[in-house]
Amino acid sequence: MRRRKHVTLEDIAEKLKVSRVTVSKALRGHSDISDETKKEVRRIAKILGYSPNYMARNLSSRRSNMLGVVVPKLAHFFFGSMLEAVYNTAFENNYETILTVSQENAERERKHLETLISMRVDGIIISISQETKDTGIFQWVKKMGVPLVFVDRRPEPALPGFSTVLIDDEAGTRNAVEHAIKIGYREMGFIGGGNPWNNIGKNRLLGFMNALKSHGIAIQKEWVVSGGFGTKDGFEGFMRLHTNGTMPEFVFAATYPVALGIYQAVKELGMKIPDDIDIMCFGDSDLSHLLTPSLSCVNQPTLEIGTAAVQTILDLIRNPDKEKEHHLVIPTTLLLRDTCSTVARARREERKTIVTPMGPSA
Amino acid sequence: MRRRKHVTLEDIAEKLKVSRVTVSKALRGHSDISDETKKEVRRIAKILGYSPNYMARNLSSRRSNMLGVVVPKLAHFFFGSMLEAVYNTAFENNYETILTVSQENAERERKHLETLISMRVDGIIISISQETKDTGIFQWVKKMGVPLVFVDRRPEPALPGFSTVLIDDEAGTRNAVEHAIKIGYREMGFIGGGNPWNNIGKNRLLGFMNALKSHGIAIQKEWVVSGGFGTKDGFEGFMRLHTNGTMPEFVFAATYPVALGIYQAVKELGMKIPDDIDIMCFGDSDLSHLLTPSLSCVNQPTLEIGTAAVQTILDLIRNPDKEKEHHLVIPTTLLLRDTCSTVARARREERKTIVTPMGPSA
DNA sequence: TTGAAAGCGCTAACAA
DNA sequence: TTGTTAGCGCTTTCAA
Repeated sequence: MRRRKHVTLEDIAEKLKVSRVTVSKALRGHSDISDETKKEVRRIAKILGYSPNYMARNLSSRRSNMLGVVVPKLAHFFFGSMLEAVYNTAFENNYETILTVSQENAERERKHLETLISMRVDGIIISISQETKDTGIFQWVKKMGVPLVFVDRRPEPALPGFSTVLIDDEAGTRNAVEHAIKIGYREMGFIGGGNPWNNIGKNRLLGFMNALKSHGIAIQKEWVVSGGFGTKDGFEGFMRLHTNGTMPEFVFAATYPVALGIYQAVKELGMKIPDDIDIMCFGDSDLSHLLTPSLSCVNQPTLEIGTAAVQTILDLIRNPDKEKEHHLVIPTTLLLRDTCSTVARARREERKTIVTPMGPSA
Repeated sequence: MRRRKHVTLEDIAEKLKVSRVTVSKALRGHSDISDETKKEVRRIAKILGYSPNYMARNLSSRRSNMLGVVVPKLAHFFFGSMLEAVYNTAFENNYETILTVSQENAERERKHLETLISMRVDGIIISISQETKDTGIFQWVKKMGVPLVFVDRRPEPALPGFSTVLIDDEAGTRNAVEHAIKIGYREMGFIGGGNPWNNIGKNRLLGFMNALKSHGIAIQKEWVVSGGFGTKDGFEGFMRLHTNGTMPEFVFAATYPVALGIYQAVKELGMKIPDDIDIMCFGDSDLSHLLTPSLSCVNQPTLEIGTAAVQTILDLIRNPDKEKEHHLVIPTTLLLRDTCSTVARARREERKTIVTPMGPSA
């Protein structure tokens, strides 16, 4: 057995009594070479079981046809779904995707970026971790001459010189909360997010506050629980809210996992959605509609985001001269299901008149 | 700005008036070099912003420290979760993970394998697509001298010469179905899977049939609906079952997505789980317990599988001489929740005596 | 402890 | 249309 001894261009060239260069060009379909030679070269390559060595090709051509991607989490609907679009779009454009996962850890994120640069990826798409504050690493990437696009999450405030593909977090949240106000809720809470050093943490909270402000509703500080973006954060956030004493009628969850955590907490506390607490969140999932009650949310078009991110980075790679920034803001839509519906609200009102002054969860 | 002009070993060497080799060794912590020189080299490297070129390193050293991974789907809990373990374990062992996604498409899977070989990954971990039948590509990978491990899904029958990390599909399914029998169900259906060219399709159905056989229950062919492993397959499978006429009391779903599709179909048909139809499935998810009713299932330890897969491939990479096959079979556990509980069964029985002969869905 | 020579497999620029 | 020359940036002998 021929172990770690791969067929090379040389082997094919020898067999055909031509030069390596001819073989190289023929294999890549270069117009220099006659169709006849191409055919012959391909035939022999196939027979010999030739597999081009991308490491050598990339080293020599000084480009890799690889896209580096950094995401905070993998086992989340939003990222899984977005990544599927990234992979597909990259594949269609003959790019390989190198995916790395920071696990919401800034240090790990930094290491991954260094690795991607060492792999000489042609461009980087990143959604930063929830704890990333230091932006020096991104400046370093820029200095290395590798274009980088922030998708969904970027540092706050915005880094000049970097392109972004973002979601309209403020408007999406505002619309959702205004809907809740419209159907009659006045005691409003917010869980997850709220960290000022990244856009989604800041802007989703901002949207929440703007909605309240424009309707003359006071913001109750004890009903705004800042924190991470995970299921655990949602669970703990709701528990904290509950321990605090008074509860709002409605909470907005900064992310879908946060909402899941809240569902869990509510279940554990023996409470009921939407009777005891109503809820909406930012981000959909393939099974929000199977939850009971089915979860209304701000829908982020995951496929569109992933596709746009790849298109943006490809444009940056192909036109390296223009120092132009691309800024795409993708609008969201409100997805209304069982939670936060007029029915839910009505039932709640009705119930309010029946229960004792001890409150529903007593 | 220094564009596409990276700092090289040469640059560091020049500055320090030593040779490239010394720098190379120093940077890698080779014992040849004095601590003093090492320190100096590292200092200058940092100042200059040196980033090692992995393409060059890999080409020269003839190993890449990269693991290739092929999975059928990304936005599924099982794969997302397993991959998180793969990434983590690889990372801890200083390996980079190159992930590709076949989208359950055999042709795409083949292309990805060719790409991974061209990238000269040191080893490959693969979970084959639901339509993969031709195993020639795996033999080719073997011939190229790259070790390959099948994880979760492999071709059926087993390919000699390849290592596997599998789940005990037959026993897992059998135990689950036997539980359903124990609590009183006799009219049993099966949806999804059943394709004889891959292990999970074959063995989950086998487990189902074995459970029925050992309890003297006849298999109703019209209640066994073969098909793919996706949500859509579950939905359509259940619809087909429903159109056929008579319905079983219980169905086993070959995968978690299939079960989701069934939940959806049941909802759309205005039926109730577990009153009209009870259900269990193979595979858990982070929100099975939040469904209503919460879904009982055969739990696959995703983290363990991902970790074991990486450990297996690393062993194969590090000990290339032994032609030994590794075969790991990971046991499952039964996760009992609301569906398929004695309570559910009792309620159903009770209901049966009330409803008219037209049946519950009439 | 250091370095010189050779080469990994390929491509780009330029000649022929 | 084909081939020659000269690297890409690094590591691996093996000699000093």
